[in-house]
Amino acid sequence: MKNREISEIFEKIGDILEFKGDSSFRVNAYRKAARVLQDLTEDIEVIHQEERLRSIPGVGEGIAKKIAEYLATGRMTKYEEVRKGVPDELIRLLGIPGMGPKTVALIYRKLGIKDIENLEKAVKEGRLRDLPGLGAKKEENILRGIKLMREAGKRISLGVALPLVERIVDDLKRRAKVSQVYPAGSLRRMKETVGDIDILATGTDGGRIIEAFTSGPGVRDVLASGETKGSIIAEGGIQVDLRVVPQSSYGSALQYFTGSKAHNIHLREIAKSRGMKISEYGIFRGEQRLGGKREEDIYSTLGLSFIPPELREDRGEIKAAQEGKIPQLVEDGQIKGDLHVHSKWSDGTASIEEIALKAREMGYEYIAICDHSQSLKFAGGVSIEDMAKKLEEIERVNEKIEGIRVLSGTEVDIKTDGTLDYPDELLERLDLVVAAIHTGFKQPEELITKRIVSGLENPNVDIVAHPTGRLISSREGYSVDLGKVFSVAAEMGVALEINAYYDRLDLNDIACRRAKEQGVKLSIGTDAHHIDQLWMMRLGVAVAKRGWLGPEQLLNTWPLERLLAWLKTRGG
DNA sequence: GCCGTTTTCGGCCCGACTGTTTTCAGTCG
Repeated sequence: MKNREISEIFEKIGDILEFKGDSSFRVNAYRKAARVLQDLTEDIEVIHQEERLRSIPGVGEGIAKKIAEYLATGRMTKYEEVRKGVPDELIRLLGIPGMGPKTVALIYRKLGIKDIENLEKAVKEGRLRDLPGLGAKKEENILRGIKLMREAGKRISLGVALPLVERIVDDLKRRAKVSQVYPAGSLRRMKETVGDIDILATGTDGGRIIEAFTSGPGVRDVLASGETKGSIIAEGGIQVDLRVVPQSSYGSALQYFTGSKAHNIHLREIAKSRGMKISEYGIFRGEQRLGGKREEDIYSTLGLSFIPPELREDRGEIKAAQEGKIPQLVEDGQIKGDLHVHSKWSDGTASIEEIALKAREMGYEYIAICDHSQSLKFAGGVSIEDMAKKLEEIERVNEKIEGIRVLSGTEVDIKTDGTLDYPDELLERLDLVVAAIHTGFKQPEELITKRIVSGLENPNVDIVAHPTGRLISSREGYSVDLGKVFSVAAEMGVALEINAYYDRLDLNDIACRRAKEQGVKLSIGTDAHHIDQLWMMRLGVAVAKRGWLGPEQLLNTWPLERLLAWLKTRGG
């Protein structure tokens, strides 16, 4: 898939044109195309072959031609033209918070500065303050911006951000006079990573609330502090923004600050075309306020059905809401079990009994113990002899503990040659077989895909785990042809996993939606190695929702009997 | 550069904060 490559080129064209002072509308057009391409569930080459490029929103005659040129030749004339005479490092200066295209252009033109090192030097020598529109304060800000960019810049995983924001919200409730405090932004949309944290509060004295916020514990730096808005850098380098609005605007403010930006722009366009206006203070026709107390007001006034936060990415949800076709999404409470958990038998820390008790406490009907297979020595892979003992233990636990069914399973390794790490006779004895790749990540796409396909084709395999192998904090996934994997999975009736472990979240939202479109079943597993990681099911459910999945496509919303019946129709 | 239940041309989301400004431009989300 060349979707991402092309998306990145359009993004860069947008940056360069902005720097050059080109029309902001043209800049936005490129950026919109970049984003839409990034979000596409289909392969751009297929779309091109079928002459459907123009049907992509944001792709018109010009952009379509450029995509076609790139797919045919591997080059884009427009990109090569615009970047002439614009050093790459100059464009990188735009990444410094507080440095926009105007400032970058100014210092380049007047002082010849085109990289961070020289910019820092010039600031320290006080050479910027004499330029028109700049002063000593601005120099100070730029220096801070450089520092920020160097140390931060990284998005953090949702699983890390959630506990952090809960602490901040609790602190605000204790220390400030607020009526309501609620996280908004990408966190509320449950995006897999968040770049900053947005919090919304209601109260009468905005200034005091902001002051309490900016002077709270764990504040490393204050970026802005006004009557309704404050921005801080929290410990760990993540930016947290707080907005305070009156109670009467709570709904519209929550809608506005939840985003995404693209979703909101689209809504505002619709509002405008109907003579209305949306802001964080409500939805208006002229001076008349039509709504805003409740978030639903915004959508209903525009004639849309309510759109859950997880879908607000401008990936077709607005059109779906216009047509009343927003799907029923899976909910946390519908999850009846976890289908991927490790125990002491491999590299987990809990006993099967401890896991079973915790699962029952969480209200599950079943939980599958899926330890690593024999070859994975570094992960305590279970030998064939130990597997027999483990099965006996599971039986004992099932007899002893009421109200929860422990399923015997394995996370069997798909070896580099595509064969499985246990003989079929053993796999047949298990309730559930999860197969996955753990080695040979550097193999070429064709080989990796072939390995996964041979896993899918083994009649004993029920689920293929973490299909792309990516780690959010540290590793891109291996190269795999997901289209091929989806079609074989659909054909063989094998489920693919949404791995809910906070650093994996694999498959991701877009891939989930594509899998659903191709008729693939999915399954959420936490891959927990401790019982205090079982809560991450929530993260997996979030990915599923963002992938437009309902309970029907997810194995682990099924009651035990239905799941067992399905497993029975398969091998094993 | 895109797009059309106001338009094939003339629009293109809206508001807050900051710093350098005597009324606003730049930046951000």
